[in-house]
Amino acid sequence: MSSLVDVAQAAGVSVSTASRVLTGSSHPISAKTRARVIAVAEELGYSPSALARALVSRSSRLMGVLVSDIVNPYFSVIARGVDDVASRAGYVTMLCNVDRRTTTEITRVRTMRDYRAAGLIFAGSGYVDDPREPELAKAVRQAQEQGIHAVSLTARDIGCRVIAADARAAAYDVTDYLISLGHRRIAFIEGPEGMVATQQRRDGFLACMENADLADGAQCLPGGFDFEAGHAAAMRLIAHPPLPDAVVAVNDEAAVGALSALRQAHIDVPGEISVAGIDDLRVSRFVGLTTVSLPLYEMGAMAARHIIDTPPEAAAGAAETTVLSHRLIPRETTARRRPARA
Amino acid sequence: MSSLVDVAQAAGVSVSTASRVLTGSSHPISAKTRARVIAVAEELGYSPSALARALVSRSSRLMGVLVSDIVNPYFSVIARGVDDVASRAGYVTMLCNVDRRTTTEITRVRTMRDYRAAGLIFAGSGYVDDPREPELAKAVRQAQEQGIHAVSLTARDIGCRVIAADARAAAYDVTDYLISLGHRRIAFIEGPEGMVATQQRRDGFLACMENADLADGAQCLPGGFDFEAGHAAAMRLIAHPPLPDAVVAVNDEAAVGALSALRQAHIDVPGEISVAGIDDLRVSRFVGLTTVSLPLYEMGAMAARHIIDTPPEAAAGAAETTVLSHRLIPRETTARRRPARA
DNA sequence: TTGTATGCGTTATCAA
DNA sequence: TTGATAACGCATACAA
Repeated sequence: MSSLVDVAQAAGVSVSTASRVLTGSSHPISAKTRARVIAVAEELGYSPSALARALVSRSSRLMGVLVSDIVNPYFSVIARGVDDVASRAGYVTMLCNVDRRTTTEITRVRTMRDYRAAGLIFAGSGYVDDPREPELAKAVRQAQEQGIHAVSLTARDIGCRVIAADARAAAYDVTDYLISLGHRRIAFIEGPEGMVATQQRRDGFLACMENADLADGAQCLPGGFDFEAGHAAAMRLIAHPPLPDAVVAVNDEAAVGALSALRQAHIDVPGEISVAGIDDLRVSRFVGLTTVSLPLYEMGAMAARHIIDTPPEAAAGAAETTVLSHRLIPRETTARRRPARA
Repeated sequence: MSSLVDVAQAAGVSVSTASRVLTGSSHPISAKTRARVIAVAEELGYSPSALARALVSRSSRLMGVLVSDIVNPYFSVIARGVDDVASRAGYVTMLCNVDRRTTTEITRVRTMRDYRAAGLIFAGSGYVDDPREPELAKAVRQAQEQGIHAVSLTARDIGCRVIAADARAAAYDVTDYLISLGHRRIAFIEGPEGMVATQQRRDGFLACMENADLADGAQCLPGGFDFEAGHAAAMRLIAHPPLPDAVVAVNDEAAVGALSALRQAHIDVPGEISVAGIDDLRVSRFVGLTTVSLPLYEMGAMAARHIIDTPPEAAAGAAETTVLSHRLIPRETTARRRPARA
C-alpha cells in the first residue's frame, strides 16, 4: 500500500531520488542514499505501481494474445511461445479466448487498446468474406495509431504484420508425400466451414492432387478442427466403401479422430489406409501420426519478440509478411500403398 | 490517442461531464449533451485508459493466473475456466507460466501485485517442505494486504483461500474401483518427486491398498506428470515380470503413456492388465481411459468468481477451504481381473 | 548529486 | 444538470 512518496519520506529524500534508485536509473546517486532508499523500500514492502508507471511513461509492458481456445493445443503452444519471450522481457501476457468469433475479437482488441498494450497477437484464422472483417481491421488500425503493434499468425487481411507458416504448402506437402507412397484415391477431411485456414489447406490438397493428375481420386469431406469431427468424417468414409487409399485431415486433432474411428472399426492403419494430419501437436508423436510440423511455438515467440523489439512509432508501418518453414514428419500412420487384395 | 479532455473540448463540455457520459454514470445528464459527447468520442476514436482508470479507482480488472505450463491440458482447462468468467465480467486475465518453480511464482506474484491485480490464482501444486514456501507466503500476504485476493486450486500452505478437489480421495477411489474388479497387485506410477500433488495421490493409493489388506500388492514406481514418464514407468514394469494386475497413474497423461507402452509391447489392456488415471482430460475420453473426473474448469471458474464477487477488503480474510467433488469414470482400459492362465 | 514541478488520463468531491 | 479541481502513483525535464 505504500507509494513512492512514502518511501521517499521514510528515507528522507525526494520522490525523484527515490524514483531514480528504484527504477535503476542511470542518473548518478550516492551509494549511501541508494542503499537507504532500497532498504526502506524493502522494509515498507514497496510495490511500484505498474499502472502509474505505464500511464506516465505512455507505454505498458502488456502483451495481448487472442486465441480461439486456449484448451486447444495448437493455441496453447503459441501462447506459451508468446509468454516465454514476453515474461523474459518483463512483459505480462494477457490471454483472450475468442472462440473464433470476429465480434469477440473486435471487443478484445478494444480492451487491449484500453490497456495500452504494447502489442496484440492474433493467433487464429479468420473467415472467408467475413462481413465483420472491416470493422476488425478498423479496430486494429486504431490500435496501431496508438502505437500498438499487431501481428497475425495466419494470413489475414486486417492490416497487420503476418508471421505465419504456409498452410497451403503444408497441405500440399503431406498430400504429395501420400502420393509418393503410391496412394491414388485420397480423402481430405475439411475444417470448419468458411475459415480461411480450412480453405488454404483444402486448396493445397486439391492443387497437389491436380498436379499429379489425380483430381478424380480427390474427395473432400466436411469435418472440423476437433477429434469428434475427424471421427465422424471417418465413420462416413467407412459407411461408404470402398475406402480411399489414404486420408489427410485438416489438422492433427481431426486426424487422430479419424485414426481412432478407423481402428475402432478394425481397419488396419496404415495397412489398409494411410492417415496424415497437419500441425504436429504433442499427441501426434504419441500416436505416431504422420504430419507436417508447423513452428507454432516459434510463431508465438517471434511475434512477441517483434513487438518488444520494434518501437511503437513503427506500429502503423508496412504490413509485411514473414513466411516460416514447415517440415514433413513421416511416422507410422502412413505406408506404401498395398496392392489391392485379389 | 485522444483523451477525455480532447473529447470534452471537442464536445464543448467539461471533463467531468464527458467522463459521466462515457462511464455510463447514473449522474443526470441532458440527452442532448450525452448524444454529443458520445458522437464526438466515437468520431475521435476515443479509448478510455484502463490504466488511468485503475490508478484512480484503486482497483483494476486484472486477474492473474499462475499455471505450471499452459500447454499442459490440466492447466489450460483451468485457465479457460478462469478466463470465461473473468472476461464475461469485464476482467482481463494475465497468464503466467511458472514451470513449477517456486522462485518464479514469487516473482510473478510480485508482478501481479505491481499491476494491482484484483486477484491471483495458483493453479499448480507446491512442494513438500519447500524452503521457498515462506517467502511465497509472504509475497501472498503482502498482496492480500493490498486488497488482492489469492486463491489456490490445490491444498497449499501459503495463507490463501483453497478451492480444490480432494486429490487423496480421488486416488483412493480409483484404486478402490480397481480392487472391486478383483485386482490385487496394483502398481502406482508416481508424479514428480517432492510435489504435494504426488504425495497426496500416492497416499490415497496406499491408504486404499492398506484398507483392503493389500499393502503387499502395492508397488510405487517413480514417474512424472507427462506421457514420457508414464511410458517409461510401464516399460520398467514390462521389464520385470510378472506384470501387476493393474496400474494407476498419478494423472491421465502418465496413464496414457503407460497405456501406450503396454500396447506397443502387445500386452492386452484391459485383458491382461487394467490401467487407470486421474484428471479426466479430453484425451482420456478418446482413448477410453478409466479415470477420476476433477472439476478443473469449475475450479478456475469458481476461483475467478470468488475474486470478482468478494470485496477487496476481505482479501486478507480467513483462508477457508472448499472441497469440490470428483467422480469415478469407468471406461475401457479397466476390466474385471481375469483368472490366471493355467 | 539532489530536489521541484509538471503531467499522464481518470474518477470523484464539492460547488454552482 | 454542469463544471472546477483534487487526487491516484510515478517519471522526467529543469533547477539548484
